[in-house]
Amino acid sequence: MLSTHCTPAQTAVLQTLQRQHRPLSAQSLYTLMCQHQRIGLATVYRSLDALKRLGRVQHRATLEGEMLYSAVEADHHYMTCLHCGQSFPLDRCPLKAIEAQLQGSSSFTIYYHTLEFFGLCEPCAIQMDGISQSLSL
Amino acid sequence: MLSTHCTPAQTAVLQTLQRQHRPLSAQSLYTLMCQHQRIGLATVYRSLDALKRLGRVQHRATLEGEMLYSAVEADHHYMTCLHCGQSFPLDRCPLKAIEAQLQGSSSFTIYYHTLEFFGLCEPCAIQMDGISQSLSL
DNA sequence: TTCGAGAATGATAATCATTCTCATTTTATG
DNA sequence: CATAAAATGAGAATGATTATCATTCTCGAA
Ligand SMILES: [Mn+2]
Ligand SMILES: [Mn+2]
Ligand SMILES: [Zn+2]
Ligand SMILES: [Zn+2]
Repeated sequence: MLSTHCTPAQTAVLQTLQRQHRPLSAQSLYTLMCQHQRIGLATVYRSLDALKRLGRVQHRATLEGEMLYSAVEADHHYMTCLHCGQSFPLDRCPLKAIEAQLQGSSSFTIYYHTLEFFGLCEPCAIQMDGISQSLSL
Repeated sequence: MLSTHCTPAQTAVLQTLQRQHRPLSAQSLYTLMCQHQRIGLATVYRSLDALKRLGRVQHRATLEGEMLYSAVEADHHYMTCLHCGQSFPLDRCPLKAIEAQLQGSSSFTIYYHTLEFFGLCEPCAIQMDGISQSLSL
């Protein structure tokens, strides 16, 4: 437990995550990995937790409260629509400079960050506009 | 449902949230509100959901996967330690400029954002340092 | 090489935040 | 007042996550 190297399961989970282009839930990760190797659901959760505390894996929560995991190398962020739930990726991470600055001015060691914008996508904004107009006729 | 004004329950939930200095979970909010008024747990969840979609309430997830809610006026962010779980508040929101810029360059309407840094607080960093040293003796 | 302690694992049960159901109450409106 | 729609609360159902526990693996000491 105090060892500094990864267990076989942790390595497998990390490698699987690194192959993905999108964040995955623990459940999907489990389903995916089961197709290629023998692994238990609990081990997937345990590995994700360990990797998270090692700073190798980052997480974000969906609107439904499910956790999505991704390798820290994939520093991606999204704008998520509160109406339809769709997530739209940002071009690039806008926090590089800010994180560096924070590192300098505080004794906290930053491994990674989560950043997400919430609001309305264009179609949903138009749709809701139409609804409120039809109400005020 | 399509009405643009808040229901009594939504108003009560929002006012209670606005009085808090820290984000609250739906459960704590329910416990707190029960002391002063009659309200159901489901209504608390429904109100939070509605307020979220109205852009009046924002949310973030704890490491344990519980959602915390706060009024959008309270634009606060934290650095959370992956070892002890403690959250340390940031002095100010470093995203004002970035959010304005994003609003301009995209058709997405932003209501609010979540931002959180994860890593090790100083005590935990020292503690883990001590452990890894004692291991390599 | 063999042994034993501790770590890792997988199957399964338990937990618990959140959502769903539905009967009842409140609100809006003529 | 009468009626329909919306809101509400109590409790059941859901489902992601965590806890248990018996088994298997790791690895240093003898
Ligand atoms: Mn980033
Ligand atoms: Mn902010
Ligand atoms: Zn949308
Ligand atoms: Zn800490």
